[in-house]
Amino acid sequence: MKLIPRNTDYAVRAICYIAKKRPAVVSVAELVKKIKIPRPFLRKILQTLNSEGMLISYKGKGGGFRLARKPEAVYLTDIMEAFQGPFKLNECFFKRKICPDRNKCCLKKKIDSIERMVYRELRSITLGSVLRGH
Amino acid sequence: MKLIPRNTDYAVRAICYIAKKRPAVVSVAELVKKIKIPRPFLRKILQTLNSEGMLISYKGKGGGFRLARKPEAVYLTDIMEAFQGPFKLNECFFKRKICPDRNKCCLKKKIDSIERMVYRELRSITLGSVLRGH
DNA sequence: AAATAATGATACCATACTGGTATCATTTGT
DNA sequence: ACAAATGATACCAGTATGGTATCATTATTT
Ligand code: FES
Ligand code: FES
Repeated sequence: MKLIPRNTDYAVRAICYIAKKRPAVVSVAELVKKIKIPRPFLRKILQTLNSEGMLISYKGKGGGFRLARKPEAVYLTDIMEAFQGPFKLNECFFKRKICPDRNKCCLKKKIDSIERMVYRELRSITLGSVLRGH
Repeated sequence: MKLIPRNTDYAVRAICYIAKKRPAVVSVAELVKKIKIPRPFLRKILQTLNSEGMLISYKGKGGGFRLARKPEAVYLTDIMEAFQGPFKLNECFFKRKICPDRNKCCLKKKIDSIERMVYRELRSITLGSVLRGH
């Protein structure tokens, strides 16, 4: 029932820090010092964030990461999906056999509606809103 | 990000079947035949449902399980909590250090509100509503 | 009373997932 | 050339999930 695993959590912390330092390039070394996350794990996380287009990386001496988009354009759901795959709360309870018609199953409708609701709410959270504090 | 694991799912299927057969006593043997769930796993699940007060069990020949309460009084959240523990979607992202004041943290507020929302919606689903189909 | 058919309790097990480590290659600034 | 950074990738330990197996207990039937 955990909505947010560790890597997503770390990712949000890290990206927040990087966002605050905009437009500076932030190295893993600095991040490790500031927010306490195991270094190799954080590296992997940042690489993902980079490959998903939320960060831009700079190799070589003086390199590091900076935000690829405006904070307002970085949705929490993007970060979640980068680590947890497409947003899907659950498959349905009775697949076939028991529910005669899937399109009319009220249980499925309810669960689906909850999923949309959660998604919509999470979608309203952006890096920008977190930084601004509302 | 999975809201409902296998045992909860199985539990709902089983309890639905038992509810439909009310007030008859249903044996594991019958359940296994009707809904396809591995027998020992199903037994464990029914034992939990029994110990949580949602089913009443009868030992000995001709024994089995029947619903302990009216279907309207069996909430989906009860079943979920029986298998998944207390309803808690996630701990907060930045515990201390980063968020200066936990009570004012907007991110936490949002996530908490999502959690309450989901809970309220799930709470509106009872065995009764599922059986009636709305 | 014995046999049988049911659940109760509980210990065990295989696999997958989560969280994390380690290593080497590549790029860039000095 | 060297140092400082990330890229890519393979590996690993611990835990959770999903499931099995076994024996004890209880109730019915004969
Ligand atoms: S629960 Fe999936 S179709 Fe009814
Ligand atoms: S996210 Fe937990 S206090 Fe801000």
